[in-house]
Formats: sequence, C-alpha cells, structure tokens
Amino acid sequence: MKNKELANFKVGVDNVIFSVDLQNNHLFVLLVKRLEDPYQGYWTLPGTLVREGEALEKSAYRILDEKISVNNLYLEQLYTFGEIESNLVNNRYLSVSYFALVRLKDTEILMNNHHNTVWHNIKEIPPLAFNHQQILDYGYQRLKNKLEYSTIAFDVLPETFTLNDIYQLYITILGENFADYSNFRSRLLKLGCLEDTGIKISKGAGRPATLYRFNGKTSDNM
Amino acid sequence: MKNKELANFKVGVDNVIFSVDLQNNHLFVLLVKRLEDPYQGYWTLPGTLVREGEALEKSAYRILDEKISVNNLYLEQLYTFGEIESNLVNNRYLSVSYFALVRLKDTEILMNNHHNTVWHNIKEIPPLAFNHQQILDYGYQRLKNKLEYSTIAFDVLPETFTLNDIYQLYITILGENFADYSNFRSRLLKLGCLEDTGIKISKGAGRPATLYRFNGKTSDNM
DNA sequence: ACAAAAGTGTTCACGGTACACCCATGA
DNA sequence: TCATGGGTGTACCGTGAACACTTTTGT
Repeated sequence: MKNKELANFKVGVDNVIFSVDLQNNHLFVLLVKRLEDPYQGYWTLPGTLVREGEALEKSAYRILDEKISVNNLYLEQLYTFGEIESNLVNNRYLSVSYFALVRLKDTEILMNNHHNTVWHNIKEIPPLAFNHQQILDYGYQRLKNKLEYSTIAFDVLPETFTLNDIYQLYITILGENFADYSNFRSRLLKLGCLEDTGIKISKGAGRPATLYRFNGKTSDNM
Repeated sequence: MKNKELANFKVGVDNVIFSVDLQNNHLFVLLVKRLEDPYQGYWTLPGTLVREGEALEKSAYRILDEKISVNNLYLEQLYTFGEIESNLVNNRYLSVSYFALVRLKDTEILMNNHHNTVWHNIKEIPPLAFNHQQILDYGYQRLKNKLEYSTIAFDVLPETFTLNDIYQLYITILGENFADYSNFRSRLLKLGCLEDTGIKISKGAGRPATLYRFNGKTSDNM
C-alpha cells in the first residue's frame, strides 16, 4: 500500500433540519444562501467542513449553533456521499449528512440581517447547490419513516396538545390521506404514551378538546 | 473560514460481508488477520483506504475483489464512523462501512496461503481491531432487519430450493424461535414470489419436498 | 336549533399464532 | 408399520380500514 496513492479528503457535514409550523400546517427545512462560488446565490443545507480535532457530529452541531438557537437538538446520521467532484486542490470532498426535527417555537434564527438563513416550505424548495436536493430527499424520506415507527412527533409538539394537533402534524408531514382521523385517535391512545391532563380547550365552535401530555414512554425501535 | 483549521482526512472503507453455510446452518462473516501494528495479529473486517480518483464504493469493491471472488455483489452503505483516533501523522481517519450478504458457494477466498482471510462463524468472533466489533454488530442488526422486509434471502439460496431450505436459512440468521414452520410456509407462498418447479427432492426418509424457484418479484422497500 | 368540532362504537377483512392433522417416503 | 420429514387446514386473536353515530360547545 503506497501512501502517495491515497486520496486526501476534506470532510464536510450537511444537515437536513426540519421544523413544523403547527399553526399553519407547513413543513419547513432550514436552508442557507450561498455567498461564494461555486453555486453562488444558490441555497444549500446548513453545513461546514470538519476542523482539526473536531468530532464529526460536533462539527454538525457547531454549524447549527451558528445559524439557529434551539433546545434539545438530536442529530441522526443520514448518509455519506463521497462521489462529489471537488474544486479543492489536491483534496477530495466527502459529505456526511445528518438529520433532525426541531420545535419551531424553541428555535431562533441567528445573525440573519441579510436573510441568508431561512426556513423554506418543503413544497417550495429553490434550486439547491451541489447534491443537496438528493440529501434533502433522503432526509425527507427518513422523516416520514420515523414518524410512523417512533415517537419523534412529540419532540416538536408543545408540552400539552390535543389529539387533533397531532393529527394535523401527521397530515402536514405525510400528506392528506394517510389515515382516518378516528382510527388515528384510537391507535394513538392505545399506545399508552399519552396522559390526559383533564384540561379542556375550546377552539371556536364545537366541543372542547382534551389536552394531553406525552409521558415519555417511547417504545422506539431506532 | 480559515483553511488551515480544517482537518485532513484519509478515508477508509470497511465491509461487513455475510454468507451462510446452508448445509450446516452457520452464519459467517468475512475477517482478515491484521499483519501490521497497531492491533497486529488481531482480526479486522476487510477494508482499505480510498485511493486518489477512486469512488468510495469502488474502493469497497476493490478490497473485496482482492480477498474473495464472488458474483453479483451488492454493497449497501451502513454507517460512517469518524471519531476514531488515528496514528496517521497530520491526518484523521474516517471509516465508511458497507454491508453485503453473499452466496457462499459462488465465493472463493483468494491468495490465502497463510489463512489470513477466513469466514468466521458469527458465534465465534475473535477480538477485533479498532471499532470493528461495533461495525459488525451494526451490520448484523441490518442483516436481521433486511431479512424480514426484503427478499435478500433469495440472493444466497441456490437456483432452486425447498421451503425448508429457506426456513433453515432464516433460523440460522434470526435464531431458533422466530416463527412457526407451517405459518412461515404459508406466509412465504402468499408473497407470490415463488414458482413451483414441479420437481420433488427426497432427503432421506420422509415425504419428498417440492423445489421452488424465486421469480424475482421483490416488492422491496429498501 | 343548527353547525362545528370532539369523541365513541360497530362492522369487516386480513394477517399472525398455535396447533392438530394428513401425506408420502425410507427403513 | 412406524418413524421421518413435507404439507394442509382450522380456530382464534389483535389490528387496521371504513364509516355511522353521539356528545358538547358557540352562535
């Protein structure tokens, strides 16, 4: 094995960060406008290159800390892309992508005078730089999967919520016709991870809804 | 962003290659004995460092081509580990792991005068170098998952096989009591991906078994 | 009183589990 | 004829889909 044959890499991380506007039923993904060439003016997923002595995941958290302020952020590795052509001299570029779903209300976009960091509606994604559309697609698929066999939804709901709130969240992410409402209700309640707070909340006309609280019993696979 | 702060990486690939001894019901994983320090004498997953101009996956295929001869090898990315301490000067090491299940009969171990490349029974894994036990565990879990919601099993069975052959394969990988035999039979047949060849085969005493052929209808998710 | 929203119940089909039983062959 | 392995059938249960229905509020 001759060392001179080995490729030199710079390693980058790219984050697919989702959030949900529970009021207006929008699914958002965080994008950053690119200021340099190549792809100047295009949008990208928030990412950065890994620094010396910096753990891979740590790097992903760092770039997010620069862009947004958010509580309880848990990144999950998505996929590693290594075939990207690079403009770096004597270096190849490899991208490790991460995924997260964050609570929009607990999130604040930092240093954004020029509107370079923006939540984009998943339905109106502008042309993305590099292969970021591919990474986004991959992350979106992961989000949809996790919604079905994990309790990730409760990470982005407020402390207390109605069953209809959860339903709306699922519709926002999975699309209109993923399940009947009443069946969705009973399936949820049978999971045993919801506590009745006893409090009722009225939303205009109609019978007041019960507020529930997530009791943390995950029963997750992943 | 100052370039001097960026970490320099060498990137490696590590493969978790499984195969099944259908005669004796053993699940094997391919290991290579390490000849250099560190971890000299320990076993490792077959891996290598990525060369200049070599795609990530291509690198994974290359090291396998050096160790074994096998038809129809499809690698699937597992996970990327980046926290490994490195002895390389001025370089960090990052490992992208891949996963595959191959047909033992179509596989031949190459250049093995010193028995450095060996199929190891999953139940008798020696101490592994680096974090390779972790990678192996990860791959084993993926194998078990894929067996349940994909038709990966037919990749390693011969052209024709009995239903009991499939059952034994599942037992070998998933363990004794994953399902009742007769229920397993009917579930399999209901999938509609098995063709009755009409041929019967006798195995000692008892009623001869029907030979089936996989008709390729995957209905896969992944 | 009526519409709107929340919540309950009922029926049906399907898929998994457990298990009993029948069939074809070798010794 | 009996053990052995292959193969079929049935009864039961839980779950999800579809949908009708009841309850509680605002106007």
